[in-house]
Amino acid sequence: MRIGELAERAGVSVRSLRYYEEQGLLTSTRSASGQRHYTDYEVERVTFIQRLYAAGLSSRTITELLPCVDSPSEEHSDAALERMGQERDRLTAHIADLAQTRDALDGLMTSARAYRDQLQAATSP
Amino acid sequence: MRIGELAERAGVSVRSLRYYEEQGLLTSTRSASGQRHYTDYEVERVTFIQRLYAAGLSSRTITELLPCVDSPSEEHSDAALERMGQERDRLTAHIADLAQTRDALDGLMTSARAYRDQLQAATSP
DNA sequence: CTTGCCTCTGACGTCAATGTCAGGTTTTAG
DNA sequence: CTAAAACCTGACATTGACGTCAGAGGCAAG
Repeated sequence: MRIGELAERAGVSVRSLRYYEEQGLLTSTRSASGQRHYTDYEVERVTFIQRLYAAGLSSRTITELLPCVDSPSEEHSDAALERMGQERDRLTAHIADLAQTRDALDGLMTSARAYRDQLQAATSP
Repeated sequence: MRIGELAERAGVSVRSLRYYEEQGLLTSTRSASGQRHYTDYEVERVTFIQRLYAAGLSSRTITELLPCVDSPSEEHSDAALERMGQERDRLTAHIADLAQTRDALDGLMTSARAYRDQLQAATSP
């Protein structure tokens, strides 16, 4: 498939796909005229890249980790493994932090709602 | 306290505090010479602002929600309540997404580690 | 008084992922 | 064949939360 179709199927912009290639996150075969061509496999790959981006990883970090994703059965450096561990731990901490923030929001909403309902009960008897 | 102390106690840069004020997230009393002064209360406030930033809220959104934080006992617009609900839901979804990503990383690490150990067992009998 | 540190305003720099535009080539549909 | 749509490269623009620097003033200690 060409770049437009991949973009639509993966739900990203064409521009982003070219950027990913520029960053070494994505490769493409080129037709004689120079157009990029992709296989179905790339759809998953792009969505996984997006997932890592959403998790706060940088292009550089993703570049370091993607080889492990491509061929999890080959030998990879312990450094890469350690890096994945670091990111996993960072994610865990971040998730806990977000959950705490969400709970804080919940608390605020609950008290605000209670106050509003109390007001309403007092003014419309 | 002055801005430097607040920055240190809240763990942010002086620059950030001035930026928060510029965005309407933080207020300060000014001495005759124009220096900003803060109370202990501002420490909590700044850390909470940081928390919201970390949760992906923008300055604009935080500006809309902070009045509810300041005085949860007063009446606030239903719009603000709805906004908080939206952000809460967005956070919930984001947390789930991150957890999924973390699990994916875990899976990759596990298989990579297993492969490595298998290799090692084969080469050092 | 002066030395050193803190603060002020204002403005420009940064970074990363993308948007956007220009000018040209390729592919597809009719 | 021709027009529309998709693609190419290359470059500049954008956004948000800051960093950083310049030039000037404030404030406690020796």
